Amino acid sequence: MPDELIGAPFSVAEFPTFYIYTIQSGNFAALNHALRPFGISVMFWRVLAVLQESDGHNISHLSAKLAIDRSNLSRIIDLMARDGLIERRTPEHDRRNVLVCITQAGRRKVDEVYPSVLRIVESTMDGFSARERQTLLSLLKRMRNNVLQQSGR
Amino acid sequence: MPDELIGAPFSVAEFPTFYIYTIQSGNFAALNHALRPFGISVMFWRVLAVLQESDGHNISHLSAKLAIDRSNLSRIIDLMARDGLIERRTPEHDRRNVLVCITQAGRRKVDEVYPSVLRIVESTMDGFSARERQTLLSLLKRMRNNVLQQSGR
DNA sequence: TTGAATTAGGTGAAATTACATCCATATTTC
DNA sequence: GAAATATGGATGTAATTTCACCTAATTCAA
Repeated sequence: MPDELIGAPFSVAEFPTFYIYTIQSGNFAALNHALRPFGISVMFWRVLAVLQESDGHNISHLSAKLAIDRSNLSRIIDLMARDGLIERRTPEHDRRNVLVCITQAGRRKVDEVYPSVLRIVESTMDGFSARERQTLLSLLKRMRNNVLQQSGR
Repeated sequence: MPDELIGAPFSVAEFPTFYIYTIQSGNFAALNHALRPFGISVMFWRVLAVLQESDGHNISHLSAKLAIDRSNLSRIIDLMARDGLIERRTPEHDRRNVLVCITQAGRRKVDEVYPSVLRIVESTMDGFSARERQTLLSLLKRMRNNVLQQSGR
């Protein structure tokens, strides 16, 4: 047995990253399904949630924060602006920039969907004690840092 | 503050599911990038890895195991068959069924890519003690079960 | 045994994503 | 201050994903 295989997971299904994939894929679908009646997608929700908390970010910053490709975010912002959830504003001092700002309708949408989103997100940790929850979050944070290393971002 | 918000994460970025999203998205990209020189995608790799371990599953079973839509898997299997990595076989006793079987070329491909895949997967847990690793896996397993509940699969 | 229901795989079409490239504006360098 | 470079956002396009639906084979039930 080659050295690199010693201690390796027995099968793909045991890879930590495969758990991550499965959880992400199922949860994303559940969230999208729950948000459909409200007329928004998971990505809409995430953009709104960020802006709700601190408004007026540019596309690049949002795209880094939300881990979406800039070009795709740009199109998502188009759709959200069309729906009146956000507005694009170009600051005078740098006319390349676009500040994305949440509208009143956008804030109302956040309030409207928050309970559903929270229920789904929290249900992923059903049966976890406060301590286990804390442990998981801190391990995930370290895992994420490792991943950002590997993709060099 | 409404009851459901008490103890809620402060911001989207603190949602456990957002960590999961970020990790998945970065790791998937890193894996795909690493596999590109070998001419296969992450999904190709996962199908091969499952078959390498236990050959001859049908599309539905594979699709459940790998959390891919049946229709997409069907198309992936097309491409993999075209590349000679797997073969479709129809068993006599149920001619609706298609057994997906790994070829010798497929097995060689697994051997070829395994070290690279393993390096990337393991690097997501850099700095973890054996115990932390174990803890994370067991918490992720519970999280996945919760997610499967929520999507009713 | 035959008509209805179920199961397996596949297709089509719209939406989403990745990735290369472009355009306009700003910044740097000489 | 003009030319080269960098930055922010948008666009084009091919690949992938989702989701509804189709066809064939099998099973079930009257």
